[in-house]
Amino acid sequence: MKDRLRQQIGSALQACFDNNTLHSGVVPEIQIEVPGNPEHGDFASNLAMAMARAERKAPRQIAEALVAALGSCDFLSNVEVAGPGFINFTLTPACWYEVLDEITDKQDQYGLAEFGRGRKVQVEFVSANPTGPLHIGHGRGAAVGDAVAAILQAAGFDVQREYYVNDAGNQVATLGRSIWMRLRELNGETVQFPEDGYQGGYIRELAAQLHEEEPAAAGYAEPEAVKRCAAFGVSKVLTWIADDLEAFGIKFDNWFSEQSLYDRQMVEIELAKLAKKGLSYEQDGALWLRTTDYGDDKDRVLIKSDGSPTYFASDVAYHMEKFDRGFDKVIDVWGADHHGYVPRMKAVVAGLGHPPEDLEVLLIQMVNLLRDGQPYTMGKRSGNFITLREVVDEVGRDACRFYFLMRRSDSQLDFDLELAKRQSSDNPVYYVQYAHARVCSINRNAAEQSVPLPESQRTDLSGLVLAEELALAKLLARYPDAVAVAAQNCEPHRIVYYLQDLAAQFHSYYNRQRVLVEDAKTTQARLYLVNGIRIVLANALNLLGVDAPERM
RNA sequence: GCGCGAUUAGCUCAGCUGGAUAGAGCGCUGCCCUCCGGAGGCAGAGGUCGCAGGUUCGAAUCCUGCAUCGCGCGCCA
Repeated sequence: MKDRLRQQIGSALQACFDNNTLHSGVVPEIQIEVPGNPEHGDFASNLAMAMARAERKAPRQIAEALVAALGSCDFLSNVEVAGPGFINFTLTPACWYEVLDEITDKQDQYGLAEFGRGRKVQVEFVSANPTGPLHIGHGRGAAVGDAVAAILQAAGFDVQREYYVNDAGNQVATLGRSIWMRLRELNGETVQFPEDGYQGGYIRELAAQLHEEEPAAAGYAEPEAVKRCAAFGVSKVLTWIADDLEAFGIKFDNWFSEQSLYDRQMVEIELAKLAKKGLSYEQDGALWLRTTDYGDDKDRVLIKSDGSPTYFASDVAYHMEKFDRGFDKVIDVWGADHHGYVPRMKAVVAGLGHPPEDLEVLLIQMVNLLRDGQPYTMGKRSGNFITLREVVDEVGRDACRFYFLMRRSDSQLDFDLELAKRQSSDNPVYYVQYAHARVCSINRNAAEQSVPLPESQRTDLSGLVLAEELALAKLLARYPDAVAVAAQNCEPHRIVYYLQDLAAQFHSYYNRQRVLVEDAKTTQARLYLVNGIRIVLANALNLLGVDAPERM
């Protein structure tokens, strides 16, 4: 619709140049926006104001000339110059009826875009260390990562979801030591629990399981015992994590092991490439990466003077390999407390010769859990944090995912558990899902009354004359834009806002007008409209990983 | 100290990348159930967009400075 209008304006502009009403010959980008105020029409363009300088003419004068050149046009019902020089366009109702046909024809394909076609993107998210259960913060990262992936898919990208498993390095050894200590306690020993050990109650669970499955384990000598405990712990914890994520509706295409990088000598190989490019150097017995060449405030150590690699080294190798795997764009979802690491990773990407935008890092801010407005912090399992599982079990998957996506991911989020469970309009999830269920309910009623559901292209929509009906159709027409903007910015919350807007307008309409009325033509047209709403609600909810229930 | 991010209604937050009279939800006030699901709806009050400059036809949005808050600044992971 917008494109049609843009073309029309473009040719009007050309006509003005041709007949010399305008002289500059400068063709600016034609911007078309949807005005906030409906009195300003369906679309507005600031073209005349943007051209004022080059033309050395008053914007309104330019606008008048453009409007004159536009002539009459079958899909425009009104064109006027307004305000400082805006051109406002009002489309005929038939244009909006077409949108309903499009939705009905495309069904779950409505809203998909093409601009990502042919591009491979990887979204890496959660990637929590396999040393304990997922907590609520990981949950937000999971919901955001999965939604971003879904939105990018909807925009045409070829998307892979990946989990990076930090199964090498110190924290795994710490897990092993922690389990071993608890294991020895089970055998009646009194032990000094390490200061940096993991305190959570789940360590005792792991020890007890190991004790049962492998009673001999407690008798192993120190290095083997810790190694055995660590391996056992990692594999069990990864199972928990996978189960929790599955219960949350998230499936990864790939689980990528950090250890596998070392096993395949990839860290050495990739670091050698950097050295060859002159991006690293030795100093004080350590190997450094020149990240300052690309905007970092300090060079970073890759290999410590004792010969062991830093965590950064494997991260560098990992990201180098991501690009080797052919991704055009790589997205990392991190906790916001890691924001200081963004410049150095971007530096790596830049050093490899990619534009820094090829790596996008989404920072996820903290979640403040509340219960009836009061801070809620007690975790049953871990002692000091709330697990994702606890929250999903309490409020349900849908509410949990929806809440995690309600705010921009880089701003903090208040999550009230009681509100999330409430079955009323205070609760945005229910409010939106209920709108969908309501349309389904109308359909059921229609079926009971033997009213047929309207068919695509064959429905006479001239019964849709109310301003609120056209407004709803216009909102439906804007859904593909909402998806595109959400994809361009990796911002799932835009979909949430869209949904709330659509649900609100639908509820308002429903409350004022009956769909199933005496007049068959009106009934058919209204059924067509509300089913368009149903389809878009379902499509949008699907992007967020939230169900669109037929009954509640 | 340096860097990053924030600052919009009483509270929690949007604001389509510079447009017209700055929006939503919650809370507050007052209404609406002979109605396809009231698990809903309508109306109202509420603002110096942190402060001060600048850029231009036009700024919550871009630039500079300041204030307040948060976070990050290991040969840790």
